[in-house]
Amino acid sequence: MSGAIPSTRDRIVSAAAKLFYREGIRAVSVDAVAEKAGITKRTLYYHFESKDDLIAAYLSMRDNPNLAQFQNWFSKAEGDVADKVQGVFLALAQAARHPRWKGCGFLRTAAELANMPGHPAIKAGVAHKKRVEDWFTDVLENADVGDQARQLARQLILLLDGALTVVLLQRDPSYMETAGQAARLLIRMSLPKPEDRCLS
Amino acid sequence: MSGAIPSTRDRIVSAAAKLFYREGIRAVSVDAVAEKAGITKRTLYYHFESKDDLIAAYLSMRDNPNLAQFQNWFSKAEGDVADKVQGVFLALAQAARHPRWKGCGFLRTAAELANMPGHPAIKAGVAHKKRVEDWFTDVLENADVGDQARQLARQLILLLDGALTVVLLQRDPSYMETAGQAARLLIRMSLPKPEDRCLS
DNA sequence: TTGTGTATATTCACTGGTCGGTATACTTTC
DNA sequence: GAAAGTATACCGACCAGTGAATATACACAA
Repeated sequence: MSGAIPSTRDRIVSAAAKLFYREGIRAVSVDAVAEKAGITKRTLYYHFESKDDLIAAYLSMRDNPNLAQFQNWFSKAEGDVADKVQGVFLALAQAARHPRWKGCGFLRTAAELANMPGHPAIKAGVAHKKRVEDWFTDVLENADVGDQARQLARQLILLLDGALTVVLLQRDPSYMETAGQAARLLIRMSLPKPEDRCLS
Repeated sequence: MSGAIPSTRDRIVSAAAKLFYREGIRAVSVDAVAEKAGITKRTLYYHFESKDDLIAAYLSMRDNPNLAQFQNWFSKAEGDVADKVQGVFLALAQAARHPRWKGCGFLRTAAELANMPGHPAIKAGVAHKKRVEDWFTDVLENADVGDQARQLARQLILLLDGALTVVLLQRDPSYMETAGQAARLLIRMSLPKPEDRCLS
């Protein structure tokens, strides 16, 4: 699948993605990206105006795959909407156990570029998180949570980004599971009760 | 209060704190810190082994004040424990509206140094967050949440760090208030019901 | 088919400046 | 005089970004 040999530009972005995600934005030099992509720095600057431009391209490229991963985890989980959202957190907990996992590239970049609120990379991060929140909202609206869908989706985003951040710092993926339980509880509270179903 | 002219070392750490928090760790050079502290770089290296050492000192210095701020906000809020925890989030929402607010220095440093798990600055961050979580646990244990105190405290940490992160990215402090509502709900669910008190 | 013009893509070599860290010597304080 | 603290000047490595020349590809005319 996905034939077509990657363009030079794509190879640059994908080399940048690996290095930026692994080591951080400012820790990676343009020279390092060029070398990893197997081209010269001058060629990189032919395809991108600046390092900032490259950073933005790196995050924009992660938008769709990241969201699709969440949707995939959701669709594969069993149960009602609360269980399925919890399933996303559980899958994330597994992902976080991979030794090369380093949290969320969008959030880490926002942290590193906190001093540049208008930076295109940060705008890409905002757009991505909004798409995830909108997707959560859709999912919840289709599940009878009344008019709470948007507010609930915001709570899920808070738990999700909180978990990504906490686990990155503490290196304890069990926080991801705690977040999943909290998410399920909050959703269940807004769900119409099928008879006597209570907690747990 | 707090008389005693600050030592050279203190002035260095406090200059570093301002710059590191404002612009990020890697974006700030040792030269910049030395200049801000009004000393030469050689003097800085007399007091600190390395830049990494200085970073760790910056975060260690923030541990107590940060926790004390949370405790202060909590103690000033009215109502039961759920309301008071919510008060912390509301106060934080106000703080986040300050133009120079840049999120949580511990989390931002963890994001920037994600590739160095053993870094002393990250250890300082883990220790700080553990102290906050332990304090939450104490507060909840004193409030009859049964054996849920630790788990609830972890959920509060997730919401707190989530809010700090989301608001840093999105620049929308209302997420802090959403987190506060979620926190209050989660606590209320574990609280013994005083007769008929419901939500809201 | 061959030659040529043009836009795209790439390379090598380089710039001015900054980085973390240091060698050495001077000054202050006890 | 000894120890602690500070200053000047410097190091080699690396940084983001650039100038000028070159290579490749394809369009179109002879």
